[in-house]
Amino acid sequence: MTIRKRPYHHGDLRAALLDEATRMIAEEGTESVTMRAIGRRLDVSRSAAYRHFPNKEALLVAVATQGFTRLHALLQAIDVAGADSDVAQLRQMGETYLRFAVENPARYRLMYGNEALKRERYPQLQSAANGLLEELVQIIMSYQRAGAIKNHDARSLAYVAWSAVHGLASLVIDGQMQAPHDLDALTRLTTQTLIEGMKS
Amino acid sequence: MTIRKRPYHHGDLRAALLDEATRMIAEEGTESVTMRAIGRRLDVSRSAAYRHFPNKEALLVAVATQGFTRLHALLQAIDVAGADSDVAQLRQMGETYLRFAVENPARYRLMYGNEALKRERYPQLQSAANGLLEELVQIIMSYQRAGAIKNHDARSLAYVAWSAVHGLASLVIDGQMQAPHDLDALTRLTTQTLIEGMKS
DNA sequence: TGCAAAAGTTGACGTTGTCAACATAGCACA
DNA sequence: TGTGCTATGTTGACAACGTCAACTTTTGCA
Repeated sequence: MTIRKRPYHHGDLRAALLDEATRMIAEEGTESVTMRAIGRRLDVSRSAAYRHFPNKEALLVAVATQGFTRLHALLQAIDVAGADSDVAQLRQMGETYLRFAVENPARYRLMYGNEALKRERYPQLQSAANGLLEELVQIIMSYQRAGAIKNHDARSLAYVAWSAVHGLASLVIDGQMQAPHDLDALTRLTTQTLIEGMKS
Repeated sequence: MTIRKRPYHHGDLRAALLDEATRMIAEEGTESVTMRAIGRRLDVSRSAAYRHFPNKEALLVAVATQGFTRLHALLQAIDVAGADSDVAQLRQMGETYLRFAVENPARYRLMYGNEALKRERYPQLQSAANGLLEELVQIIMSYQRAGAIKNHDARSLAYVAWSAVHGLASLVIDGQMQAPHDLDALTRLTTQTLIEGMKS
């Protein structure tokens, strides 16, 4: 007749771990994520997580991978909805991308910024990130067909565009901007500069 | 009559710590840097470093700061030497920047990519990074005077340019490029796109 | 019904960052 | 020349961490 607050088995610990890790990263930064702390917060033992992830790095990589997937979904939503004007879509993608980074700085930093080798060791992460790139390549190509962008290798142009937006995101969340510079204006300037530069 | 391999006092441990940390970062990545390991390599006790840096973070920040200073110096050297053609200088800056990042990936990642707050807590790091930006702002302004770049707020344009180059550097050292894409070509494409986009 | 596999717990180990207490060296000043 | 202050380096200790091995509890299926 003992009342169990919590059953021995959690139900879906794997998902809970991902959620909690994501929350901790958002609230206290990636450094605060500890296998033991995460266990405490989920009222689970310190090594329970090892039944679902081989080690801490794998858990963090999973959070990063999920981040790429979410960001990709956000960008795809635009693709469908806002086929409005010629350049509006690219501009909107830039804004969405930036907003994601600013709203999830620590997670964004986790998505990039980690040891280069990691990509090779975690194919899921690699492919989630690549999904983003392919999306962009497709859009560049459609602009090229429409004659809005010069006929250069689409993948290279995609890298250039991605670089610009990613770089801006990094500088912003790194606090590299002096005053609280108007982010929206800067985003517009960046996308506009890109579009202009890719025309000729 | 005991022969002392090493005097009790090191002489310039602070500089040696910086050097050794930089070396370890280059050779084995930032994660390999350990107060204890660094002590071992310098044949010094594990907590000797605490006489020169309040903690490990401060030591790493010092390495990052030195990185900004070095990169800044590299860019300034161009400023003086290659006042050759109109756009050649900007192009060359981009190439130099990229080369630095590719040759010092772990250190470059350390320079950016860390907790946003850090900048606020380490004014030296902040100002070293700002030095880089100011350099770029000056160059943009000189191009504006020469009529090669549109008359928009120079600081904003500098952010855009910096973003693009920094973003490219990040993607490259993160292994985000698929095949061993021709980095030089991509660098040229990036700088050219920027210059074109900033004209009108 | 029984039993193997999945999921969770506990104990233990080595490593880490860091502090306090101590040891030594160098330097300024009598 | 000696004397003591301060900078510098060492050692012992501690708590937190990641992770493994051995154990326990459930669950699901033959």
